[in-house]
Amino acid sequence: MARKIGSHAEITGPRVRAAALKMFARHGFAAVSMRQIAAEVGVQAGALYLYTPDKQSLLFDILREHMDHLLQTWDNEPRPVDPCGQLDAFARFHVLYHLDRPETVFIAYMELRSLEPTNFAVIEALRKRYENGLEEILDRGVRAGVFAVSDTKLATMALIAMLTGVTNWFREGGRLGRAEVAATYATMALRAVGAR
Amino acid sequence: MARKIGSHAEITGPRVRAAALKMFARHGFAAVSMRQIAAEVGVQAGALYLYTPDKQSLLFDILREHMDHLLQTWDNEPRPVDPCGQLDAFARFHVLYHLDRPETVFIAYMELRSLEPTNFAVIEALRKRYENGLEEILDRGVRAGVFAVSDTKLATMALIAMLTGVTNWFREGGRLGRAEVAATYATMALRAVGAR
DNA sequence: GGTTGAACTGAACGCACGTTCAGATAGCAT
DNA sequence: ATGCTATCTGAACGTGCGTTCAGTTCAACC
Repeated sequence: MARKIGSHAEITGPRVRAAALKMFARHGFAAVSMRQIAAEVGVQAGALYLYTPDKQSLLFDILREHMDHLLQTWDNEPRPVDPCGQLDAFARFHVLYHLDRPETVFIAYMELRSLEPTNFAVIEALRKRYENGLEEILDRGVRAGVFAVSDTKLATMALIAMLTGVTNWFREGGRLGRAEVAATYATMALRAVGAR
Repeated sequence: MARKIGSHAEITGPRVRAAALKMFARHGFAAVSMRQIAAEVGVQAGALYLYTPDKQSLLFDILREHMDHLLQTWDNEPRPVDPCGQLDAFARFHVLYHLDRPETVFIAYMELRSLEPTNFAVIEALRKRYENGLEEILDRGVRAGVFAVSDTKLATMALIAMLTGVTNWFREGGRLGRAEVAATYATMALRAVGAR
């Protein structure tokens, strides 16, 4: 046996990445084997190496594409002029974006330590860029006198952690809706920095 | 060769647990081998099994003892009467307690999925008990009219995530001190729930 | 000072890992 | 119909895994 009917690189390639994403999120990078990923795709382990040079690249590519897309999407988001509007927009964007791809987000926050140092540095830099976006909003708000924050770096980390945490508990079809949740988080974020 | 001079179970046992804690936190449960833990202790892999029935128990015992101690310490904490004081106390306690044992906390939030279902249920129940403590504070505050929170379950998860996130960035000897950080987080928590 | 038993070694068990590769197959171009 | 090549299989490589255990060593006790 070899090539299956209707199988093509354009189909199998994305399926490999999707399977890796799903299983890394569920069990963790180190706990998932190439054979398990291959089984999820419906292929033998050796075939994976037509689509990735190695297991590490599978993780790195997921994270890099995630961070690139996150940054690009946020950059394209309409930005209000006032700091309160900006923080509100950031909070809603962050929550909704993360609710849309819980698996990717989960990996991005859990498997950074599974990256080799070089790869880690790349992802860490992208994450820092994203966090800086929030920090600048807080800085402007403090300068404008509408936010009361003693340390914007601390506040940035606190807000990011709070907002990202939504993926830990939110379940589609539960008691609360997405928009409702995003709005509530935005309110808490604005209050947390003493917005007025 | 066999027994080393001055080596005893009372010494090696704790050292095994400490090494497991350290390495699980640094590399993740699945990525750490029994041989690596043994090397950290300065012993052969087989000797570990005098102190733990298996690798899974090593993780479970760390998490169970952590949760037990967390709950017990919080229960013994002096509790103010008013909701604002209670939330302030909870936030400070949570931050400082977590800053004291970053490795344990890291494992507790990262390696839950490495637990077998039975063990997971035990730890999850303990965590739920801890979160309920915060939720009750919020409930009382809402009933007393001093907190403005639309959903106390959501707010509980948001606050826990925000406070726990301190371990992601705080470094001893850095720009900010422990007490300062705890106080700032407490302020943000109180503001986030609209305390007045 | 001989005996005992706790503490530990070192080798081995079967298994799974990431990765490679020669060979087989199937769809496409001719 | 035939040949070509992208796609995939299946077996193999060396390595390391969690765990077991017979045997060794040393401290403590009589």
